[in-house]
Amino acid sequence: MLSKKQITLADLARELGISTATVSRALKDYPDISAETKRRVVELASQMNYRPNSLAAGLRKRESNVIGVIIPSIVDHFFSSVIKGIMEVAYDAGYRVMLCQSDESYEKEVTDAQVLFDSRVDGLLVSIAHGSQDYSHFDEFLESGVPVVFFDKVPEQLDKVSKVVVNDFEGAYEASMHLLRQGIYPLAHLEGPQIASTSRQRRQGYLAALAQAGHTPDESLILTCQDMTLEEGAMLARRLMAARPDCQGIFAVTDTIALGALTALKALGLRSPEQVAVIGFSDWTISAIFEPPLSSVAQPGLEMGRIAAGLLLREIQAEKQAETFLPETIVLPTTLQARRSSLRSPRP
Amino acid sequence: MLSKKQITLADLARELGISTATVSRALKDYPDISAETKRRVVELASQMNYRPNSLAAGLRKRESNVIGVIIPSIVDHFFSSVIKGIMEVAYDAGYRVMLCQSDESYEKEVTDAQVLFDSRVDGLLVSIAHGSQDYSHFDEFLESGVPVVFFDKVPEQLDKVSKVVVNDFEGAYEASMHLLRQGIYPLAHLEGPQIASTSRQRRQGYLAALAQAGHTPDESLILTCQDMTLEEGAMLARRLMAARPDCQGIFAVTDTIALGALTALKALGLRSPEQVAVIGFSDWTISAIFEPPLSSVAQPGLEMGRIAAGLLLREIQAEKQAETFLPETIVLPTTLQARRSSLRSPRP
DNA sequence: CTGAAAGCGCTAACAT
DNA sequence: ATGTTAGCGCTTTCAG
Repeated sequence: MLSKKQITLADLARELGISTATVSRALKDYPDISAETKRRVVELASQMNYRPNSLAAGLRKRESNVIGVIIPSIVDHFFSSVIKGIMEVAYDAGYRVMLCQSDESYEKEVTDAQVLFDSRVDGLLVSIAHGSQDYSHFDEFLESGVPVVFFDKVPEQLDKVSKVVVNDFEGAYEASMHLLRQGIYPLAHLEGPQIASTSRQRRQGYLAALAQAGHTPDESLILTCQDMTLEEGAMLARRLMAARPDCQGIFAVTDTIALGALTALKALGLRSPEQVAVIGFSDWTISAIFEPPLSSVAQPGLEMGRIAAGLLLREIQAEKQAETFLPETIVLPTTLQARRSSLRSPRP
Repeated sequence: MLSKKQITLADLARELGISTATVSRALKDYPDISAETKRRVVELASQMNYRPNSLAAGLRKRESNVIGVIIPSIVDHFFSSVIKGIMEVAYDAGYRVMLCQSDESYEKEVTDAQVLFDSRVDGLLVSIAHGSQDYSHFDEFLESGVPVVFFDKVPEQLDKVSKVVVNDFEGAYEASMHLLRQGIYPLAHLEGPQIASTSRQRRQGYLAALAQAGHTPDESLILTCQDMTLEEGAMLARRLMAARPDCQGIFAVTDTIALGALTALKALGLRSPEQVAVIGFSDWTISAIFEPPLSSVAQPGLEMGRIAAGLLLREIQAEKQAETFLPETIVLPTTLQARRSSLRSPRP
């Protein structure tokens, strides 16, 4: 092993003929330590290239300064934005981030939670997997006072934890209304797997808009996605138009599905928005330059990450000061980006 | 603090009236421990919900079972694929992943390296930031025997470390040749910041293809991107066509730039590929359904992540067994996805 | 097959 | 202002 032994506090202490405690304090900029010793310590430390061992500090202080993140998927514009937001806030506050990808699998989510618990993370940020119905794998965190904040895909039943979500219902309602108001009907919905809270809320929003417009829901206008790929979007659009050639509009659960659908419509010789208007959810950068530019419900991913991380850090602080912290649910607004794919007439 | 005290080995030991050493061994499935004790320990552990403290184990064993990853950007299809690949391999091998985002900033990269070193990661995976010229912030890893593997954007000067890259030169050469062979000339290049190894290689590939086709490079055909956004791609395409209305083709450093350029060309009333053929680099899923479908050089992100992580884990093992490990450079092939945006005639 | 003891590197009482 | 002591929870000799 080439590994040079790491420099420790003891090494510095020996070299300077003082105690490790003093060295530790000098390095931490403690109040009552002489300016002179502080100087000598800091100087030697940088000269010997001393680097503190966070594992040791963590063990001793019973805190790791690490937060865990469990996310269904990382190759996804929205989720990666959230992660970016989380990391910005966490690093600024001196916390590191340990990332796990559940891949939409309940089992993986359970072992991820375990692994992160074993790593003694100071807090946990989770967006749950499609398949997760049971949340007992987060119990040990809550029982041992490790704050957990859920974001985006959250367990709606749990009410003793904080959550950060976007207003999926409202966004879906607005999107559907936007189409219905233009007289676009029959209006279909390509929905996501209904186990996900987000997909469920979006479906509800769609149904509420229909009701508001005086239409009764029609199951032949609601098709369900499984893997949420472009291909699936295209496939469902083809199936939809075969079954319901009279369909005039589609509200898709994500931009991926919407873009896949648009492509299929184009291939079928159907023009959007003239024959079938389409709107998605998430607002990828790319959607705006598609042909036709895709309308979409924008959700603030970066902000969600920042807010969720901020909330978690506050809860960690509260826990440290033995303060109580009431779980809160923060609902972020979505914004409708109406572009050509959903606009039959010049903008109302 | 609500935090229930965590169960420790000592708790189990006391409960069973045996020593912590035995408990530790039983849990780790050591050879010489009686089946009976093993059973009792395992049973009590699961009953009391014992969870090992990896911090403590790490401190003692002088290994954290964590690998650090520093990446310029996470909201990026290619990079997030790489991360996914890394995580798959790491978690399967029992390693956790601590992620840092340098945001293309040298300073952030330096502090990230420091933070990860302090966390005593067992190995480091890095794709360097645009601005990084100096690599001494990785010295402490190498000096203390912590393996470092660079991927994608690598320090070309360093030769004592392993690297995993795609064949940027070859990919760019193929892409350019593909256009030149169709008689597409003048051929422009929207290049990336030349500090990045990838951007440099792509430029070289473009230049080599020009030379091969008997053309002399022309600086008015090479425009440089800074922030690599859609808008920048569009802006540069406009500037290019204003300066060189005779330009017949564009090889863009990434799909973002290519798509931005395509959009601008469309707005200028220029048809692709008929008037200006375009090809990108990275092959996003979305590129294939763009109008026109964008040709691109596909690079295997997921595989790069898997390979880089695998290599790093092997080096970590080697280091543990005090074996020597020769740094290697793995070059992954790219594949040209020729679609309509670059095909003037039916496929040659 | 099991236990005792030492110690990984750091910090926090408690002294002085 | 600094030192002494005592762990944090775990693994690993070394004994038996």
